[in-house]
Amino acid sequence: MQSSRGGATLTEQVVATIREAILNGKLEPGTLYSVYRMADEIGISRTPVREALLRLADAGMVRFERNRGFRVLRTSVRELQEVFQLRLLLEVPAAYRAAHLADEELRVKVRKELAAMQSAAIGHDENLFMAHDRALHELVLAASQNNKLVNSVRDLRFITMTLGASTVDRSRTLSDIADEHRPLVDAIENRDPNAAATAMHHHIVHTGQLLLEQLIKDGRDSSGLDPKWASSFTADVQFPGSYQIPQPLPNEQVGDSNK
Amino acid sequence: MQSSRGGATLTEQVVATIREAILNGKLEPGTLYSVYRMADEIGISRTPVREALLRLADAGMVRFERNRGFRVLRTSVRELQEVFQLRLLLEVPAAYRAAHLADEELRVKVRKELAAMQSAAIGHDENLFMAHDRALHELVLAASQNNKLVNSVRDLRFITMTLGASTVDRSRTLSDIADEHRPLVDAIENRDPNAAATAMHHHIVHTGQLLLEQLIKDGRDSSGLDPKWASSFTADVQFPGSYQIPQPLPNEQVGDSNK
DNA sequence: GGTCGGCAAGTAGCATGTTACTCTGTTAGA
DNA sequence: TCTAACAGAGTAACATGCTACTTGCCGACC
Repeated sequence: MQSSRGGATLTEQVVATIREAILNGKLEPGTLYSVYRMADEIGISRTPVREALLRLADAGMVRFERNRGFRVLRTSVRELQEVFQLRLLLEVPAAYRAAHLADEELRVKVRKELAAMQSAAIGHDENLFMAHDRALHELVLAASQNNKLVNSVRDLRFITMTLGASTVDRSRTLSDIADEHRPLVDAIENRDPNAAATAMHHHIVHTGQLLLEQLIKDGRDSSGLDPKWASSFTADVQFPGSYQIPQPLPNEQVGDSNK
Repeated sequence: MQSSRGGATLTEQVVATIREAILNGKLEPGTLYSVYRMADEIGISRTPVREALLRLADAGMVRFERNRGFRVLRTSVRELQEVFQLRLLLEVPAAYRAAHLADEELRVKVRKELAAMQSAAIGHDENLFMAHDRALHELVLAASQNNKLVNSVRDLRFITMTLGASTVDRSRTLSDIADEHRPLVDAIENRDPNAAATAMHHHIVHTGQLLLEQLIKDGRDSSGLDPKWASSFTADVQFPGSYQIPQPLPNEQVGDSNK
């Protein structure tokens, strides 16, 4: 079963294939796989498979074990916390800048993606929903005019999605998640950078908090988890002339997960 | 001339070898090289060389051209601007957190690195100086307790260093640069997060501004350069409850480079 | 029963072979 | 002189061969 993307190199196609396999659980974390067998299954030689896996290893998705095979890495609570901390540091300013620079084209596109998300939510098409969710976030990132930022966050969001697949989040319906993006889209429509940054902040903190709680409930080791992960990189107390974050709203539940 | 690191795989050694070759200018941007010849020169087979280059290609350091060879990429003004924007987004909060969490061990180490930088500056040993500069920044990043952040910034700093080698910066002596780190070290000593964040911010903005100006003076295409790159991801006007940056000091020259 | 040894299978890492392509220079044809 | 076909060298991408290592199994010995 060979992915039929014609344009790029075989290696790149394999990267995409393996990413998908990880996302939908066909490759499970912890199990030992081998380049030999994987190349056989795909029906190509070992080289492009190995090169694809090396790239994923570089991104922290898999690990090679000499003379034994490779494993898909199980994302730890600690790692996920780091991912969301980084996403806060990168995506919130990106949202700010996107709203600041927003032209009519961006506003139209963003509106369309949100609408597509909502209709996918109604149709309960999770894959389609995820695709539009991803597209919306990429639009905002791209609008920040910083390509390196876009690429960095892409990897981080992939890790998030990997866990979203395994830990089914039953606390939110797809419609809930779509609604959660509305303040962000509204802020971009209104070209209100502060509102966009705040909306993105709330969105990431909320998503991260739910995922972390879910992971811990599933019995994942939570040592090294900082209940204040979302604010630990910025001031708890506001101070003039330096980095600040939106203070958590009173009703925003944070860190009451590990009783 | 083979690097004699025994522990890791050949590929990893080659990555380090090529990185150094790029840093010290043995591999120059723009020139077309080939995996064949490079493998011959190092005295090993093509595979580990190719794998090493693929990793560097992933990090944006080189680019393969099918059936033609590979080039070391010339960092554009635009890219460098993006790098410094990202470094601001990541390293400033990291400095904040490092100062917040600083224990006696960190304070001692940081002090020692600064002293080593200064003595290397007096001895005009540029390589040694760079090594300690790098070590100091890594200490601060590591103290932020976020490994993914450390790794992200490592790549960004490497790009910066690549340009430091080609565009000789005569506006600052090594001692000047060392002195520029003193406020940061002091802030960590005093466990003053705000001061640490501010010091790191000034340091990165200053370094970035000088490098960008140097590049433009050297005739590099400056289209797409935003004179306000350092603040464009955050509010120009302070607002409560959202992201803010230290406002530029009155004497901080910003954006007067392209007349 | 329990321990040791060695044998076979399986692997990553590295080396080498193959293919289809790009580019350069040269020569045949106008 | 100019153009175009063509041959040859050189290459990345992909396929395959080789080696040293790890592991599990099985049978011999205590």
